[in-house]
Amino acid sequence: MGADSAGPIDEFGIPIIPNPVDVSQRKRQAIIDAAIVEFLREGYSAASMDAITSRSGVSKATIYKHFGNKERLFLAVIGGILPTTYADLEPWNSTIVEAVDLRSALITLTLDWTRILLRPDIMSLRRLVIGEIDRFPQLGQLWYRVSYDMNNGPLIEAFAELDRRGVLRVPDPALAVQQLVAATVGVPQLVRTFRPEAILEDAELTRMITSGVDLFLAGYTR
Amino acid sequence: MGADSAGPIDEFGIPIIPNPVDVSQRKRQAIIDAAIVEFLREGYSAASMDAITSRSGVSKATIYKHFGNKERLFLAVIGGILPTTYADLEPWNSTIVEAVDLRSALITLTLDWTRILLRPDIMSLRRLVIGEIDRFPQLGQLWYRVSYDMNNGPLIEAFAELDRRGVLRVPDPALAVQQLVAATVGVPQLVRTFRPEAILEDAELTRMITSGVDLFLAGYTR
DNA sequence: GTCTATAAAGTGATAGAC
DNA sequence: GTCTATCACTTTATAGAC
Repeated sequence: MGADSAGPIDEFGIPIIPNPVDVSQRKRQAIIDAAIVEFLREGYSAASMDAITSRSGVSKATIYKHFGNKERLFLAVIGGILPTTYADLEPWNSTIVEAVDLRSALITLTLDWTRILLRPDIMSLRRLVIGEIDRFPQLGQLWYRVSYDMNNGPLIEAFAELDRRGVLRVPDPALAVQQLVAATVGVPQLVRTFRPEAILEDAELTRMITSGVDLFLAGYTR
Repeated sequence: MGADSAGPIDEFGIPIIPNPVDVSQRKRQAIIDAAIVEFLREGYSAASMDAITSRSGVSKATIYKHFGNKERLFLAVIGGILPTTYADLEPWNSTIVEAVDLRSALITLTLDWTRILLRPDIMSLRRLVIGEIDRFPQLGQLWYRVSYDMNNGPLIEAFAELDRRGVLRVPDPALAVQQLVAATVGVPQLVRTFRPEAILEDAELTRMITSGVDLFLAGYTR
């Protein structure tokens, strides 16, 4: 048997030698994908490098070459997934200031946030991060920064502008945003945090969010 | 050496034979105390029965005689500590209906709740429970029932009564209580959940809670 | 970079004596 | 009920060949 009898060949029978960088990157991604599944399912400690190994399809030594140890793998995986997750929430903020119907705009915004944040995969990720914060404080810092800089931040600016324009009376925009989020997203999120299987019909969710926005506007409308 | 040369003796030199039930109960408590420390520090999976054994001072076999296995020990320990923790929150609810100054009463109530729930040991317990909910759904159910029946429940009744008396206009008292808790306790609790070491001065905390109560009253005062 | 094989330590749980 | 000693297994991590 010739040396070219193994591995893929092209249409002329010439062996295709994969670009090592691509292969390495692909394996790295396979490791990350497998690690996410295992960490979310088992938690940090109970997730085994063996299970991640067999799920990813690469060898254990390769995982250690790429990530060093289990802690670093965990931080890389969770740290990488967080910004991606929260990026879905961002685009809506800018519409608040110019909205002709502020109430509708706030309801739409917070309802969209809620629908994303209540997704079972995001709730599981959130529970995982919270449960590991005493061991990995960096993740708490990161989550806080990501969620606040990417979401609360722009909204704070919007409320400050609405205050300047005389639409609302918001002496402390940062606190106001925290209260708005708490009174809307926070209500069903708290329920689902402790009861993942709790049934929340869409009409019920809409009622919760609408009521929260109305409460907010009752307090902050000039 | 006589048989009575070992063990404690009373003032007449007569050996004190400990009541086996007392000894057994005391060991059981020692196990629970040690398990709480280890579970809170390490999480469920990373906490080892060896560590609980050496911390408790009893043998491993005794732990297994008492609790069967690690899961049952965990559930017994956390399930036992939860109602105790929340019992501190209960007594204040009844004062709301009869309060001459409702605003002050609500501020006092929610500020007291907040001070208790932000305690580092309770925050750690909360993170532990949240992190294990996917594996131990019973704990989520229990936490929810304990916190809602013992705290929100009486407050719901109080708001329903205040609605009947014409003091407030509360069409959905259950939702109103969730919003009040979210807009007060929930705000600093969310910060501390992800940033355990975050500095929250007392003045800042009071301002947050006061603002949340004012927001609530702006929305629900008749 | 990637693999197989294995080391070294720790895991939950139990048998058997008292 | 309680102990000591131990089992059977899994864990993270690495050595050495390619």
